[in-house]
Amino acid sequence: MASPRPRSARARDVRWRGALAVLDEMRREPGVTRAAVARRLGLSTGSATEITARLRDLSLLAETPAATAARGRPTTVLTPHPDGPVVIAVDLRQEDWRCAVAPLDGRPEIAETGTHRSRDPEHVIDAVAQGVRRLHRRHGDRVRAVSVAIAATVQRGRVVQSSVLGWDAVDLAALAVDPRMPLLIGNDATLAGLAEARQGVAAGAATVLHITVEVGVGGTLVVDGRPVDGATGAGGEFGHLPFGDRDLRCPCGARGCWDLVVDGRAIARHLGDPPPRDARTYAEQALARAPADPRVRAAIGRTARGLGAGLAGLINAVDPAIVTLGGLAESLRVAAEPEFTAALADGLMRFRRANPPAVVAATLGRDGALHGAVVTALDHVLTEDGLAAWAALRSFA
Amino acid sequence: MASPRPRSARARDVRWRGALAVLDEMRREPGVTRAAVARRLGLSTGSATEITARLRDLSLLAETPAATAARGRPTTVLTPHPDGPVVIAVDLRQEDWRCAVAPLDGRPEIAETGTHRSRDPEHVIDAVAQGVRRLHRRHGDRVRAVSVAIAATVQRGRVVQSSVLGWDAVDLAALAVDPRMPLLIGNDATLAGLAEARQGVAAGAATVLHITVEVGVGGTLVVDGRPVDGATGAGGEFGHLPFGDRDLRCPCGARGCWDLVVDGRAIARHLGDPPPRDARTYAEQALARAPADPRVRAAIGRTARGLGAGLAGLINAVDPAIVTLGGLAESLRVAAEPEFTAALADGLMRFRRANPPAVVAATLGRDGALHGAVVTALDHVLTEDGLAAWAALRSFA
DNA sequence: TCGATTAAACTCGTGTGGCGAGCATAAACG
DNA sequence: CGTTTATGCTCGCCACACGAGTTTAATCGA
Repeated sequence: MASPRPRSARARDVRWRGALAVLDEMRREPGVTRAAVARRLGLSTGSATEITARLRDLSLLAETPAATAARGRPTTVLTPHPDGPVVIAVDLRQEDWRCAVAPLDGRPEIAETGTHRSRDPEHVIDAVAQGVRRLHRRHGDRVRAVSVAIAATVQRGRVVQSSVLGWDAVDLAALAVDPRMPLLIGNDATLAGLAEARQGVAAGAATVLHITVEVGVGGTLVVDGRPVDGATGAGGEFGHLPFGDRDLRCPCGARGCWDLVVDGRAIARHLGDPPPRDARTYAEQALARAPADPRVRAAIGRTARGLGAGLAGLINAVDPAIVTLGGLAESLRVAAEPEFTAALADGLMRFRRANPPAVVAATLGRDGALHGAVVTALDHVLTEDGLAAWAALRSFA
Repeated sequence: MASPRPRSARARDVRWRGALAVLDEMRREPGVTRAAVARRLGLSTGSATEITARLRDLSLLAETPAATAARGRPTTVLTPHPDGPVVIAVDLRQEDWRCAVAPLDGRPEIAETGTHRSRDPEHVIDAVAQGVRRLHRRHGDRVRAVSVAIAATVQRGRVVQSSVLGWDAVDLAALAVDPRMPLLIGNDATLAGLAEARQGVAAGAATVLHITVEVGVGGTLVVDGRPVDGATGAGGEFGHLPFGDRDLRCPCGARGCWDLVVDGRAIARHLGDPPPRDARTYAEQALARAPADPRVRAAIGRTARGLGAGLAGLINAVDPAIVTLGGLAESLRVAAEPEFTAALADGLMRFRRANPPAVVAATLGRDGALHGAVVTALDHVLTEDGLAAWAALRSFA
């Protein structure tokens, strides 16, 4: 591969360039004015007129008069067209699931939810599929992609394993309402990181490291707005870097995994408790007890140190501009700031200490994965092919 | 950032698209025929005619009749134009330096070399700068970029530190023959990995992990042909992931670094020797003695295990399609294959074991860094702006 | 209240680059 | 030496952005 990404020379690739750039701006900053978009993209007013007109005709965008602030002819605000394309995003979590619909501005509206009565894959998938189908019926052809965030290891678009759900390999193909419609499956932590990098605290940074702790560590490295998720899509399994105790065998099959020293299991070990059934809840309870109980506080401190030390190593290796912490990772840092910070500093290479990356709390919280699912879905829709398909559909109607 | 990479809508961005695609093909596969390029890019023969004519007029490419194999009108092979643009690549190593010139097919021809008489930065830079200047005089305006591969940590285009050269922060700006010409500085292991991913064994793979051991570990992750080198360009410091012994303090300032358990220093420790002055040479000597001396063989085995275990963790985290090993990393694997393989397998997550990435020897050897320097330099030249600058230059002449 | 000012939108002629159909050409085959 | 085959060339066409000139819709100020 000579060039970073293959360049295609066909004119077809150029057909939607301007239109995509405009839609991307609308997506990045819902509520932008048309004039601002044109300025930012360096478009002449003529091109702006032409492009917006085309997009309006295709029901891809609507213009509403902008509140006039200064003198001059008022401009318009670009918004998704009321009959424009939408995507369905699903967040499939340990105890429940949520289905949302999002238009091109990427703002999901949660429309269907449910709590797992049984964790049996068939039951869960069936319930979710019904929700997806209801949304599909409601929005018809407007639905352009279905994207699923799931608390599981995902490889080549398939669930390989999920400890929190208790699943082995599971096929989610039943969630596809239509075989021709893209069905995108992604790991929840990866998608949450993607969302932070695109729209959350880390928006604008080119290299973002997201780390989250629930049971074990999850996360992703996002470079130029795309998660670095490897050859099979199963990258970001930072929890299985051997930062931990070589003598501990991890359920994943490896040994010394970081996973084992940063979550509820680590806290339990430090406290001499047996391995907790639900490490997440155990950790939360310990965090609650910590202020009152010095023994628990110490165990939390030790765990935070494990988190900080591993994070320092990752920063050394990956050199992010910013690190976002989600879930228990942020809670641990807050609960044991001195230990965390000391371990982090101690683990950084000397030349990095003068100017380390900011380490901040993720802002999207429990909604991160859902937002990330919307992001990947829209990335599929807002392509030359995606728009061409939409345009073809429209012209038949 | 809504879209993975900002899309610009300006027509200027389109002006060189086809031309760049053709030049990229020539670069990727020197000796391609024009017909093959057109087929691969989906260009009509009309476009191919137009584009090659334009490129020929601009001295960017030459056509020579291809050896006719089958029936049909014979086509031509595309080669760099004899008066076309070139780049200067420098490989600055521990004991010597080399300067090469490469045309657009990316094949460097080594033209100037020297051995450090003193490692004093000023002396070294002065000698290299003279070499670069001589090449610049020889090729004049044809030189479009200077790219330096150096055995040092590089941040924001500056050398931060080099243990093998014994340098602290050093400014290489003196190597710029002209302030307007791009001067690109890169870490040698990163560039070697880039070269492997583009032209070496790993060519074609979208996610490549390159690991090399000299003194400590170097390497890089290359995704879609671009090294993932972080916010400041100092990514790829895998040697400072805390895979090692927490009690060992690394010269880098951190502790437990992988560096310390995979190179000559580790072998010496296992053998009870004092820390070697030149860990690289020490390791080579140990590797030579290993077949005859079981104690040395065991120390090497232990070191190979450290390498395999860490590599497994990285594979878990990064999910490469292929891993390339350079320098002592490959030597260690060959010398202690069973230990290496066992540690690697033991460290992989279970679901990865069925289908682990190939782990292969890097093929470019000591020339990897030089090739990588050429690659980055050409990446700068073969852009819209680069070609536009060249065209402007030509039209004045 | 109404002209001046201002910022933005619209119109339209221009240019670039690729498409594709039809024709021309240079080799190998039989 | 015609046929076959793959390729190159010509030329009219089209999509899309540009940019200069014009129009429009608001605020400001006398």
